[in-house]
Amino acid sequence: MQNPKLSKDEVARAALRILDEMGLPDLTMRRLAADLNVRPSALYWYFPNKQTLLADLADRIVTQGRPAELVTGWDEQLRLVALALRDSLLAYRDSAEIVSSSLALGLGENPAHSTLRDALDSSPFDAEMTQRAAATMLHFILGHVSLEQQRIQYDSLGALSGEPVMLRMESCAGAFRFGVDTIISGLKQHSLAHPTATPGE
Amino acid sequence: MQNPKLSKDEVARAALRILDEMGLPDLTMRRLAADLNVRPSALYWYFPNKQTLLADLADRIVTQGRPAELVTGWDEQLRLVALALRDSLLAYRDSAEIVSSSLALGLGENPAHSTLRDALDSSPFDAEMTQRAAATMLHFILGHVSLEQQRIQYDSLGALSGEPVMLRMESCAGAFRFGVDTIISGLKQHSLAHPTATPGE
DNA sequence: ACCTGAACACCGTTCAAGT
DNA sequence: ACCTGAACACCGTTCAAGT
Repeated sequence: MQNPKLSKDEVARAALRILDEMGLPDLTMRRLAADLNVRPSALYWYFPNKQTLLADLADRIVTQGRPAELVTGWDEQLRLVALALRDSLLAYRDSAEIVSSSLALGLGENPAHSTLRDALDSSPFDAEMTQRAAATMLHFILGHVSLEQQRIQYDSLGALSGEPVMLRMESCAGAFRFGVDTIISGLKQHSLAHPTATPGE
Repeated sequence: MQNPKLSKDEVARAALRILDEMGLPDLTMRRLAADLNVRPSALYWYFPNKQTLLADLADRIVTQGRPAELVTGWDEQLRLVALALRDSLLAYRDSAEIVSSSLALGLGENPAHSTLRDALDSSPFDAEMTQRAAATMLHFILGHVSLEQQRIQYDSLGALSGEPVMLRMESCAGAFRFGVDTIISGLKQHSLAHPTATPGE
């Protein structure tokens, strides 16, 4: 009565709700079905398997959230996109793990990578270096947030961490900026060493 | 008769064998027990749970393998350690995922992080920056190898990838060196910007 | 087209009981 | 001390059958 018809979108949104409230270990097909007042097998009409569902969630997570402010200068743009990406990821529990595992399927054409590559549009790098620069940044971001989220859930499990939670949050943000700035700084050096930008005729 | 007594070490080695031959999804407690000619519940005498077993494997994976050559200069040393760490990880299937998920438990005192930090011993960075530099490099390494391994198993699943496998392997190694060099280059800039090395009284 | 019912082939973990 | 037997509370996925 209250669910005359389901939809792919509804299924995905319900999954995101579970993810937000309980985390990835509790996001099972059976639990998702129960939340939608439906039998587990019904979900397989909308998604061929759980992996595909998770890939869909990964897309929504990185797409959702306000896009990074537009500025001039590839270095500052890359920095903003990286920070925005972290914010998007931190909006959902275990998102970094989900995005990571979905990366292998969409070989290179995933939204997270694209956003980073686009930020390098005005850079002096050629296509391959842009690709590698985006990959380097993406790997750092996912690695960092992945660990950050594992620690968050470890803390929330009642285990008393060494330092207070608010302090830790700031030190995480600081460590993240450090990594982003280090990579950008390294990329700048590269651009000075190999000036590919049409050297006058 | 052939297994009068089991040992923690034997269990771990058998687990590594499964990991090497079948990958993480096939490394179940039940399968591991079967390989050791023992009932699943017997494993819980040696490891309190699967998570602990995986943490033990993570330690062995990064510890195993020849240590990086010793050279002078923190930059070159860091580079060698990073490359050696990737080699160690590539020796076992899905190792990056295992090491990543074990990172949160041993909060900061894991061998992978330590090796990277030690490489920065002769650097001009203070303790906190050394910590962050090591973390930045570690996140990149795990992110990169994690994705690399996902693609390897995706390829081996029969799916024909765009480019030939040998070419891909080289491009992976190239992308990895690019990331490592970029981060080291960025760290060097930092050391120039903040010269903390006792500025002559 | 969309969903149920029922099954298949698994999991990790616990714990009394054996030796 | 070390292991078995048997259970508990789950998984993802398939597929004939209903409507």
